Amino acid sequence: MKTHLTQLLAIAAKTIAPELQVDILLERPKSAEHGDFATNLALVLAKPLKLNPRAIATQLIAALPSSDYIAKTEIAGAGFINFFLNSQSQQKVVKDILQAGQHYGRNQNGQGQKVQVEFVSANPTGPLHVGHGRGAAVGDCLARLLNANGWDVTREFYYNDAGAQIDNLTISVLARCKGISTEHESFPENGYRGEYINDIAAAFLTKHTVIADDIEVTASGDINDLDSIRAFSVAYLRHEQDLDLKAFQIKFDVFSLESALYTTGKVKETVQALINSGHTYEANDALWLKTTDFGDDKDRVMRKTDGSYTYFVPDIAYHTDKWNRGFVRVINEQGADHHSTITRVRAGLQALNIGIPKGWPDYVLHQMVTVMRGGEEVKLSKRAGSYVTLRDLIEEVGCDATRYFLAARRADSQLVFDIDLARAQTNDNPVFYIQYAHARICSVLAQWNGDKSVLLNVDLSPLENPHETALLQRLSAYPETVENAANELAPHVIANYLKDLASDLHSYYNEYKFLIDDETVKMARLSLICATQQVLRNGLDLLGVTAKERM
RNA sequence: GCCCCCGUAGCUCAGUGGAUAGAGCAUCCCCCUCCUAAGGGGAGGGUCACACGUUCGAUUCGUGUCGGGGGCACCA
Repeated sequence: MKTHLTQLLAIAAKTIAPELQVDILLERPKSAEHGDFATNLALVLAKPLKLNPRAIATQLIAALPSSDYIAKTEIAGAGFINFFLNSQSQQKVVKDILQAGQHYGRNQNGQGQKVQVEFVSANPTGPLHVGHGRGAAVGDCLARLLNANGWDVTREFYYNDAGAQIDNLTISVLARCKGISTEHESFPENGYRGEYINDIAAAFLTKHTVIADDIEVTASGDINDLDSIRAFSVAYLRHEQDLDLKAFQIKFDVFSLESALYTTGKVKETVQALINSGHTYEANDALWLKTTDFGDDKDRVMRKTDGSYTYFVPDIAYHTDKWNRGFVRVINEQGADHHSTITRVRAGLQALNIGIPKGWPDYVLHQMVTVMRGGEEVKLSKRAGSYVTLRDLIEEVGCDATRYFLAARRADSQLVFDIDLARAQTNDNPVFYIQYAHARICSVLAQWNGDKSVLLNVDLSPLENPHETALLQRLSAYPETVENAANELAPHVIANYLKDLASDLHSYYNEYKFLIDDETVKMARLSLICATQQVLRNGLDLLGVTAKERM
């Protein structure tokens, strides 16, 4: 419909101003009295044509080819042209939705190309916390959104199983194996002090076997065997994270280990390739990358004087590997504290000069999450000792509410997670509000108890009251909402849309009855709410929130 | 000092180069003989942080100032 109108306007614009090249912008007006679509075309043309906008609008309308879909056009305000669709074309969306079912709103924009979404990527040093939860919710929704836009999506989790943090974990577990209390002075100064360290130590001493999604390790039980403690601790915590993620309904396709980049020689290869590129130099006994060649404000050390590499070198190797695996697009969903790596990784990839586009990969960085309960900030968790875990949240407020709240805000603004609100089983809570709309429809359809397939072929002409018109408009905006959310890499757009759709439905529900004697009107209304049910389901699915049949 | 994000109603947050800036909560009023009141309708509440600039038009774009948060190592 939108493309149809755009074409009509293009023809009209050409008639009036054959010389000019203009972008035609059609938008859905906020207020229903401004029609189904509106364009500012006349205002844009006003300057080059040196005419007043309303006069141009009049000419445009005169030059507009006739269309079966338009009921009327009008000029409003400074010179907007508002289009009002006839009711038949407004109602058509119901049939489109019922026909397409779960495919309604999906498109093929990605053309089946490979995209990787890397998210969570938490190092196995403790349970996932609420910040990881935000990354998990946003990352998984991004993956779902891209999939709905026709991309071939891989979900990837990258972690460091070797460096200093893991050494610290290992000696913390060792200390607990020896029965050293976390308060005791001989406990490692910067060691991990959460209760889970005890659990790992106990499991290690009893020679437990842990099976994580990507690894399996049996403990030796020997406290002199640091390698075994290390491997076991990593596997143990990876498994804990698997459980956290499972409770959050998230599944990864690929786990990548930083250590593998060294053992397979990819780090070495990358360093050599960078040296060959001519963008490196030696100074002060270190090897430097000239990231300033690619927009950084100063050059960065790659190889330290002690011979080891700085963290962004394996990062570049890792991203080279991603590129070589055929991902034309990569989206890294990370906490905002990773922001400083972006320039370096991109600079390194450019220096390699292997055809990687300039802005590759994409980054979606999320800001901090503050958890509130009873009007106060929550900082402590029994499980982890120092931060609120994802599992605590899921257990307290449920998976649906947690996912919704963490994905329903723009990633780049700080988020306050109000536990009391998320737990509230009332209209204060947007998750329940949306799910309730779906459940209400289910309930009506159940009481009707008819064959849903007949709804595909009913006469929709009775759908003419303002509530119905509003709902029809909202439903027809769903596909472009899905497209938009994917283009902006912004899952919260879907959350907002669903809230609006649920609101339209609730208003309608209160104003009119569906199961009425007038058979024609009844069937038309059932058709409409059935279509609404479908779109609520499709949208909730993008968020990974369940569409409940009953509440 | 430099870089990034944010600043919109009392609170939590949407939104947009255009038409009267929205939602929920909170406050006040109204609506179940009726498909789930976990709902609906209404009222009040705003200098869109501030200044300047670009524009026919700026809350939206640019620059600067102020405020909040985060990041700025041969840590990861």
